[in-house]
Amino acid sequence: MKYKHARLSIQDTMDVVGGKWKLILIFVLFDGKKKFNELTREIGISPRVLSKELHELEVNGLIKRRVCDTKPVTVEYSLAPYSESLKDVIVALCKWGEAHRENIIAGKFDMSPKSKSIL
Amino acid sequence: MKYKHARLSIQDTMDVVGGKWKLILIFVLFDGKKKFNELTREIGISPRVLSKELHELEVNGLIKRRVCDTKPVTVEYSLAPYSESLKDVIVALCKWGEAHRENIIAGKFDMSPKSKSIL
DNA sequence: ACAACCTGTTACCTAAAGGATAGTAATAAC
DNA sequence: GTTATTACTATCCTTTAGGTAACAGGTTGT
Repeated sequence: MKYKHARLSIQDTMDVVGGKWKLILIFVLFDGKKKFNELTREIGISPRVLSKELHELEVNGLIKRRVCDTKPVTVEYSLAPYSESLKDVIVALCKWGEAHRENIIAGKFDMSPKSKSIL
Repeated sequence: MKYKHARLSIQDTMDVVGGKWKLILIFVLFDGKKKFNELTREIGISPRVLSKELHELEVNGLIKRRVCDTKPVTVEYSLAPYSESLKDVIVALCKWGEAHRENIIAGKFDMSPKSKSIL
């Protein structure tokens, strides 16, 4: 079992950025800092889940949380420098999803997979 | 919302290869074809789940299933050519997980994330 | 006083993912 | 006839992810 180490690396990555929202959040934050409510509205995530995801991303050093003393208080979430390291991952996933979608449209499958990005 | 399309691509990819096992299976199959029981033993997955994951991967054109007429019957699972397209994704995830692990070991985090690949 | 707005939290619930265990069907070996 | 091997299915169960809804705490505006 010589490649066990690589397998664990994949699993580690999935532990940190897996799930429905984490990569999406990071991707959206590449566009610039956002407030809590902007995020809920922009990606359609419930506040409960958003709060949890943001906290986990913060623990893993991927985003920064800054409380602004506006009235009422707002909180800015932005990418920590460490998120730069995820660019390759995000680009790879993004490219593949796009290519996959085109393959589906072109009818290159015997069976019938589904794609969210086909309207 | 100019980048919505890219977001959907990411979600599509996660739909196809997300979850606990799919990428691991593909990664392991890069090593060559394997039989059902070899896979259960090698990665420690229950037969029920393995069967489901393999079928889903097959539907998405990522692996091939070949029944050999040995006695007793054996079934060979191997990568379909389409899996080649996932190499970038796997490499990116693998690299990041490894780098992340090193960052944790080096103590570059305020809080304390965990890593499977640290013994 | 009252509503409106922001960032959350809390409690509750459902659905899906995944795991444990046993069993089936075919064949062959002992 | 019993046991073993292979590739599964079937059944049951636990855990986790994620969603809904309500509300708290603070502040500003009416």
